[in-house]
Amino acid sequence: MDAITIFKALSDTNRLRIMKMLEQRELCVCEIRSVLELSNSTVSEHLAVLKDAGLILDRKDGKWVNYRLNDRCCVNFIKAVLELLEEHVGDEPALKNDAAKIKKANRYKICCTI
Amino acid sequence: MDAITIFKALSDTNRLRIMKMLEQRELCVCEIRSVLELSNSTVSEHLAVLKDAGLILDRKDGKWVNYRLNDRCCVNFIKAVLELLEEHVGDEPALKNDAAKIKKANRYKICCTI
DNA sequence: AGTATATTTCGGTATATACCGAAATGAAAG
DNA sequence: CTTTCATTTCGGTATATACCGAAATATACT
Repeated sequence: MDAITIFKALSDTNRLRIMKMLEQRELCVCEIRSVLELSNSTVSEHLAVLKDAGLILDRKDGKWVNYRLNDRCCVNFIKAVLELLEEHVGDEPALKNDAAKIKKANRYKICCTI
Repeated sequence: MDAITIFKALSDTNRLRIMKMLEQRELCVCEIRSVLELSNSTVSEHLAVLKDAGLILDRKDGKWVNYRLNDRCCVNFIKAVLELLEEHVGDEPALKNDAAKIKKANRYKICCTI
């Protein structure tokens, strides 16, 4: 059941944080790592789960891989999900902090520091 | 994060099947067990997960406990979820079969046969 | 009170997955 | 061609959870 894959993908705090960050703009693995404070491999694995579920897309750009929300797939559903999260942003400081951090994130400073 | 609880609750095949069945009507544990072919304790645990997430409600009726969808909570979100599932009913024979079985289910015949 | 039935809770097991560091891969630059 | 750096894949571990049967709980009936 495809829906299962989607819900499983969304049923992890770090992956939801990634979805919210990607709402702002396209991001590379390192930028996300710098916010979540997880290892690169773990972030990469989370991104693979979201991608398998069809929730995000990737695009190569030199040595970087940029990830972005997949706006075409299940549009209404994804919107509903993001709205639901929006309702909880107030309750969940992590989501607010992530948004602030990612605004300032500069991949040229962040990367090379694994 | 509350949304996590909701997604976790929905990220299991049997719990999604329960949600679709409850779309038809209120059901007791035994009726659901008869369709899913799991033990009563497992079904009860699944229902507890859905209830904790605020997705369903329960109501005592004599020795039975009737479960139903919680229409009030996160209305748009739940609608989006059920629509998403509806799109997959065609692909997923289990959901069709469940719907047929639950239409015929009679708790007076089903129960007492644990 | 005692029996029957529906449900929940508990203890135990087996599988899934989140995480890490190390190794492998792929692209760009020297 | 070699080095550098971002990312992915792999092996291993620790925690979460889906499942069951048995015991406990709750309600109805005799």
